[in-house]
Formats: sequence, structure tokens, C-alpha cells
Amino acid sequence: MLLLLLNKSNRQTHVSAMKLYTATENLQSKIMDITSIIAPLNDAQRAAVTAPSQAMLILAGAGSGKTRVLVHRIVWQIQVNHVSPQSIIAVTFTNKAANEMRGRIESLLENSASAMWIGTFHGLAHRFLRRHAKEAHLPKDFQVLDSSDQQRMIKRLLADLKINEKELPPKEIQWFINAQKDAGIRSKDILETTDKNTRRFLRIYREYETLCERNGVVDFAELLLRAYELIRDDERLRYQYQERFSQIHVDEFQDTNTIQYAWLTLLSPNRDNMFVVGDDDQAIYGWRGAKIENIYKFQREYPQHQIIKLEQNYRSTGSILKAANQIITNNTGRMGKSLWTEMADGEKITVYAAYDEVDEANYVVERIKNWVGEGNKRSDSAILYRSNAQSRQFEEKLMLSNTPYRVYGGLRFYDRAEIKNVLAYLRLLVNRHDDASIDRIINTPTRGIGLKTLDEIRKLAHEKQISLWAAANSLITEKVLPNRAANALFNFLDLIAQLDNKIANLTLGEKVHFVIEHTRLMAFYSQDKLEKSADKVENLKELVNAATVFINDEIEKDISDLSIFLNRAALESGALQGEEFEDCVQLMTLHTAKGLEFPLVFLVGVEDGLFPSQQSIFDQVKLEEERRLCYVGITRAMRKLHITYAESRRLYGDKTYARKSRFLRELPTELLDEVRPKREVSRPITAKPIFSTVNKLLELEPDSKFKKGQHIHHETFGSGIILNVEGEGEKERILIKFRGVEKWLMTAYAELTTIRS
DNA sequence: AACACCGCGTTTTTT
DNA sequence: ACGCGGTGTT
Repeated sequence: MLLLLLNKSNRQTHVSAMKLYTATENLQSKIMDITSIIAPLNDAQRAAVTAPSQAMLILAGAGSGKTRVLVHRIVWQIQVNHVSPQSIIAVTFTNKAANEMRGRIESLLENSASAMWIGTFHGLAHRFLRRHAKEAHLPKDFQVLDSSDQQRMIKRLLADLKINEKELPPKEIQWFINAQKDAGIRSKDILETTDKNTRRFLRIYREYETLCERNGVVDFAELLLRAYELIRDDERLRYQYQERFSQIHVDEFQDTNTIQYAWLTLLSPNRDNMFVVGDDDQAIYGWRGAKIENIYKFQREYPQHQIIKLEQNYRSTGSILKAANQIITNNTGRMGKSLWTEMADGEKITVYAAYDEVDEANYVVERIKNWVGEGNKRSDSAILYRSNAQSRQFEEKLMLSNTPYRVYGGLRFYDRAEIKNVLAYLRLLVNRHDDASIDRIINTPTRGIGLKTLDEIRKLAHEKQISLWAAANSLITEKVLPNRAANALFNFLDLIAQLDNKIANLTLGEKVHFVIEHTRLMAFYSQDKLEKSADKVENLKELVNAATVFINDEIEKDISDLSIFLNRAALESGALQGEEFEDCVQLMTLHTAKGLEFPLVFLVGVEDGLFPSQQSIFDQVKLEEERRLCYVGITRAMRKLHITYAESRRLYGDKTYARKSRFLRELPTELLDEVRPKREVSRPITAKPIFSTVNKLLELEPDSKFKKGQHIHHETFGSGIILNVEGEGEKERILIKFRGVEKWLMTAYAELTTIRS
């Protein structure tokens, strides 16, 4: 029976059951192992997992088990094809995805996967460059700049070059530089003859490159570009790694950019060992350089490839899936995929036409309260929105109803100012020539080094093309500064020297603790007049803790733990986030929600101008990306999806009116349950409405608790008077005049108490 | 060095 | 509306 299963499902592998007999002494256990690899898979998944070594493109729809396929494929290669773990490389975009993959591989293997290269593009590029720093012409202790460090460098550069930030905004320069690097273009590759604007950017790009070089720092895009160039230009290393990585796996392939694709191609010269998984319908990062075309490029450049589509969805109900399928068919040039499920249709998708953003939030919060009241977990519900600004209304209402919630995507741990300051000191201890760091903390906490002194340092550094540290030292020895400034500056330089001296023999945790104390940062952040000082102190302690438990698993022994720790902090800035385990309603943008799933999902603010965003409406390419985002949003829902939109909302200060999103109009009405009929014009508001069908309806509905003219009380809005009643049962809605405002509320959800008049 | 005021922009985010 | 960064005031 087992062998039968193997033979049937393994038609496509070059590993026969015979080979298994000879390959192992412990036949029984081997067969069991293989069963555990392929038994939990459906036909398409199994075909992917057991495919022979060749270029494979797995088109994996939302919720179709793409991670499972990747994980099982890797385990299959190891246990059945006896590929050495050393030969396995698996690349993801986020640390979270990489960690999850590693964890699942390890639990299937019942063994450590530490010999495999599993990580993000940036993480693996970093490991590669660390290992071959010399060949890459990088200092042994090179540090990684995150994007705020990068921006700081650019700003300094502009100041040195006496360029006004208004003329050439640092943000735009940063964008330009990163876009060039992501496309594999060095400043020397850009022709001088291009247009004037490009020339100005180009000049900064050049200067920035030399500055980074001098500082011994590398930004995110540089990690990828350097790794690419090194493997391209160093024949010995190229052969070595091509030889080593016999099996290359890539997750979220539709999100790869030019340089990532090029790097992968270099690793796979025979083009027979790339196993890439992606979904063109979930490509939502075009705006940051991801090239969905890489999927087509792959098919052109890897002519021997095989495509397998994973279309069975294990996540959502039939209705939700139908809606998702329907919406995405409006896009052009798709690879073509249609999700299906064995699950029942389930509930219809509820569409709520809110009066305004407050009404929308009330509706959502009421629904969540009902859901929790039915015994469900708050953490199984999510509110998804297009832009971060939208979270506020929901936060307010959740707070008001005492419902715990968590907003994703705020400031991350390692991005907090107090943490960045400590890290800057530590980085300075590793490398004195790190200008971004010295710039950051030379007067933090304030120690009397003013702008005047700072200017002198910068001027000298720029003139002599030396680091800020060297320039500061030079100013002291040359005795050109006024006494007070000289003293202050000397004290700073001395502080760094003292720290360096005193921490030499401490453990990593002790080092961090020592630095926080002796730079007086702890004292600085403990001042209770400071807002949120308790949080900041807590964060500093958490940093010490993180350093204490840090395990340096890099093989290079001659690089200090501190250096590795700092780089890890830059590369995994999101990893350390506390307070995650309380049962909370989840609030996040649609982008953040990609890859996640929730039984109950609210897709809110589904209005033209918001979603799709105003900037995307008149651009076909952008609009299609928005539509994919909508597809991502819908497919997050497992059991129940609510879509809401508001007829009017406050945006940038003033009231705006919008109509329901075109995406919503693309959904078939039979899948929808529209809670309140949409009205295009604002309602006539009269205390005594003239005869209308609505009033007649009301007369036929004497069961209603609510009557016109009745006084009522609402938890949030206070007391008011009912102006109008419409609908019945669940859909009954009333217009109430509160102090100054009139609101339509659903009586089924609003918390109303009647007041006897 | 700390605080007040003004003007500006304002999709989406990882590394 | 709101928050951030830059500038000006005490």
C-alpha cells in the first residue's frame, strides 16, 4: 500500500523505489519518512515536491500551501535524493518567513537545519559578504546602515556640499540611489550626458558611494549589489558557490527585483536547480522595485522549466473565494489561476455602507463585540485598511469599548530613538569612522558641543576627506577651538576612549549595559518630565536583555560579538517586539496582512480615492496593483468577510464625499449581503418627513422599539431624538439628532437606551 | 538648550 | 486634522 502510493505519486521523480531499497539499511523507517513528506499533500503539491531537479515555477494561490510545498520540497531533497543540507539555499523576503521555514523544516527533519542557507536576500547577502569581506573590498567589521542612517548620511552630504534640502530633497536622493542600486547600476555606469536633474542626483550618488566606502558602511541595497558583483567578478567564488548550492529555493518570487533575480541567475548556471514559488496575483510591491516580469523572464531564460499551479485553497469559504476570483479576473496579463475549495459557501460577504468614518468604526467595533460575545477570540479578527491613517477611528472606538487591540506597523523596536542612540555609541566603538553614528550622538545627551563646533568638524572632514572622528581629533590637537568647545569635544572623545577601554573584557550584555549607564543615556531617559520616559527606560533594559541572550552563531571567530549583534539589529529590526501575546483585535494595512489569515476580516474604507488610492485611479498599471491588493485583502478571510465604505469622511482636515470602490462594484451581488442600501445623495433631514413609502413601511412594522420623536441615549454620542426610522429587523436603521449632529445608526448594533419622555 | 510657532505634506514597507 | 521638521524666541 505504501509502495503503491509511492509509485503512483512519484512518476515524475528520478528516484525510484528501487533506489530507496539500496540506499538504506533501515528500509522500514525510510518509507515511513517519505510517507510523512508526501502524504499530507494534494496532487499538485506532491507533483511540485517530488519533481526532478529542473527549473520549477510553482504558481501558488493564496492559502494553497506554498510554504508547505517549499518546506516539503527541501525535506524531500534531503531525505530522498540525499542532497546534503549544505547544498540547500532558500531565500525569502522577511525574517519572519525565513524563521518559519527553518522551524518547519527542522520539525519535519527532526534535526537542525543550520547547515542550510535559509534567510532573506539581505541576510544571505550579508553572510556572504562577511565571509568574503576581503574579496568584496570591505573592512572586516563593516556595518549595515538602515534606511534612517542612510538618510542621515545623505543629509550630511548635502550640508557639506552646501545644497539646499528644498532643492534636492534627501528622500528623493535616497530613492534615486536605492533605485539605481536595485537595478544594478553604479554611479560610474550612468552617462554624464543625461539630463540635468539626473546629473545632480548622480553627483550626490558618487559622493555618497565614496562616503560609505570611507566609513566602512553598507546600506541595504548595497548588500545585494555587492554580493551580486562579487559573485559575478570573482570566478573562484562563483564556481565555489555554484558548486555548493545544488538546490536553490525562492519564496515570493513575484516580489524579486532586478538585482535579486540577477544574483539568483549567477548561482544557477545550468538553470536546472531553481525552485521558485510565487503568485503573480499577489504582486503588490511594484512601487518599491519588485518586478513581476521576473516571472515571465524566468520562463524565457529557463526554457526547460515546468510550471505547477496550486489552486486548491484551504483557507476560505466558497463565497469568499468566489469573490476573490471574480475581482482578479478584471486584471490583464495574468498567468491565470482559479482558486477552488472543498469548503461550503458559508456566509455571504456583508457590505456596510457607512454614513461616515465614525459610523464605519462603530459598525466594525459592534460586530467584533458580537463576535467575541459568541465565544470567539479577539485575535481571530482583523481590521484591514489601505493607509495607516485610517487606524485612528477604529482605535478610538475600540478603546471606548475597552476592547484590546494591536496596531501593526508602528515604530519598530530597533527604530526607536533611544535604541538607535545606544546602537550609535556601540557602532562607534566598533568603528570610529562611522560618521552617521558620530553625527547622531556627539551631543546626545547634550554635552555642550554646539552647532558651531559641529560645523568646524564637518568642514574639516569635508576639506581633508577624512571621517568626523579624525577631524574632531585633529581640531583638538591643533588647538584651534575656543576653550569651552575644546573641553566639551575632548570630553566626548575621551568618553569613547574610556568606554572602549573598560568594556574590552565584558560580555556582550555587560557591554551594552555599561555603555547605557556611562554615556548617561539611562539617566537622560529616566527624567520623568520626559514623555513616555518609563517606556524608554523599559526599552533600554530590553536592549540589554537582548544583548545578554544573544547567541553569535556566525562561524567567523575573529569578528566580535558586538559587531555581529549590531548588524543583526540592522537586518532584523522588527524581530524584537513585545506585548504580542494578549488576545487582541488585529489592525494593519493590507500590505502588512499579506501572508496572514483571520477567521473574521473587516476590509474597511473601500471607496474610490482611498482604495484604489487617488494616485492609482488613472493609471492602469497602478490600478491593477491595487486590485491585487484587494485580492490579497479578500483572501485573508477564512470564515467571514465584512466590507465597509463611508459615504463621507474627514480626510486631510476636510470632509470629503466618495462613492463605493470600483472593486466593490466588480463583485457579483449574489455573493453580497448589503446591510444598508446605498444612497448617492445625502438624506433630506426633516423632523417631520412628508409621506413616503418608508413611513408606510414603518406603519406596517409596529414591532419596532423605536418611534419618531422618541428620546434615546447612545453610549458614545449622548442623548438625542429620533428623526426617522427605516428598514426592519437586522436592517433597521434610525436617524437620530444628537447634540449638533445627525447620525444614521443600525439599531441592531448601536448601543441605545430609550428614555421616557 | 529648551520651548513655541509655522508651514508642509499626507499610500503602501522590508531589509 | 495632525505630526514632523525647521526656524525663531527666551
